[in-house]
Amino acid sequence: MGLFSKTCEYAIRAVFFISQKTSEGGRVSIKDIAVGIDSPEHFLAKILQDLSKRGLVQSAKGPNGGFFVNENTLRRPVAEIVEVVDGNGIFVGCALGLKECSEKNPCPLHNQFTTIRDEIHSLLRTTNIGDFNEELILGINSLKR
Amino acid sequence: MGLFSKTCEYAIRAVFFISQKTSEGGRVSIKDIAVGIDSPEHFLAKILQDLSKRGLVQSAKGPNGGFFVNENTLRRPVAEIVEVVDGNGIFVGCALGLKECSEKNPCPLHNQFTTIRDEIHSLLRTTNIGDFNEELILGINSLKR
DNA sequence: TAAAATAAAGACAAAAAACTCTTTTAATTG
DNA sequence: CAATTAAAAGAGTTTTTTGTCTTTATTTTA
Ligand code: FES
Ligand code: FES
Repeated sequence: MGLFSKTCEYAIRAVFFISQKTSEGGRVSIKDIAVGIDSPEHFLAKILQDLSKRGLVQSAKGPNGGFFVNENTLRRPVAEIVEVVDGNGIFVGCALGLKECSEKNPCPLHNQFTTIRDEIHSLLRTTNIGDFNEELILGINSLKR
Repeated sequence: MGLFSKTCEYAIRAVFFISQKTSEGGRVSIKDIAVGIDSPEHFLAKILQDLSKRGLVQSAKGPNGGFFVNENTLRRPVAEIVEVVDGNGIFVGCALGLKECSEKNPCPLHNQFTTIRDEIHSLLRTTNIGDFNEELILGINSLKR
């Protein structure tokens, strides 16, 4: 198991990819995204439909259509993608699967785990979608393989 | 999604429970464990069979049989349960699902994520199975609800 | 306005995870 | 040794996740 579902992994990688391509000045088709992030094309299409409905990415049909992001999206935290796709379970859930994580009824790992969980939350809230455009363009960071 | 699979959550809670009961001086049946950690009984039975094969828990059939742990298990890190059940993916895997996490081909979240991932690893390696027996007996920590 | 390009939508299919039920094996005890 | 207890084993089932395939709707452009 990863930290995120496969769907969420694809979603984050796709949004990063679209963000990069937008910053380079263009729209990008589902096919190109799928190749660019090494994901199943039609599965990715579904994911992007959701993200599009939520306004996290923009899309246009027809020739020269494709996906892109607006300025607003670039300044949104990565946590928003996670919340849309996986919900907020990883930010508030109990490490050992108790119905709810609370100080009143803490599992054995509660104290140490909540510290780490909050770091994850903090990382994803302070990191914005557009933050990696340069590194991606320069090839310092990768979205496939 | 949680950090661990449901199977792994049950496994950890069950081992903690057995550890507590052993330290209180007794064996405990699958049924009692299932009630004690609020898990499906037969599903838990499968999990305990695995843990038993791996030597993480001990078992005895027949009247007054049940599960218990030995001294060695009490000093084993919680990470061992996780490795047996979920593998080492959460300790070495890429946050965004790249085939492998590496410095050579890092995903955008690599630097910040590996820090957190290492903290999780460290937490689970330095925390031993028997560490919570007292808190569990005193009712400070909980394994159900 | 016809053809081409592209996202949206919907219906399936496969695989994995989570869970249930039944039978068998082993140990104990009266 | 018969009855009882309890884990081990095995054969399903259900649900969720992941992935595929086909059709439809929209937009552009020649
Ligand atoms: S109760 Fe388990 S992490 Fe808080
Ligand atoms: S490459 Fe993604 S976390 Fe290291």
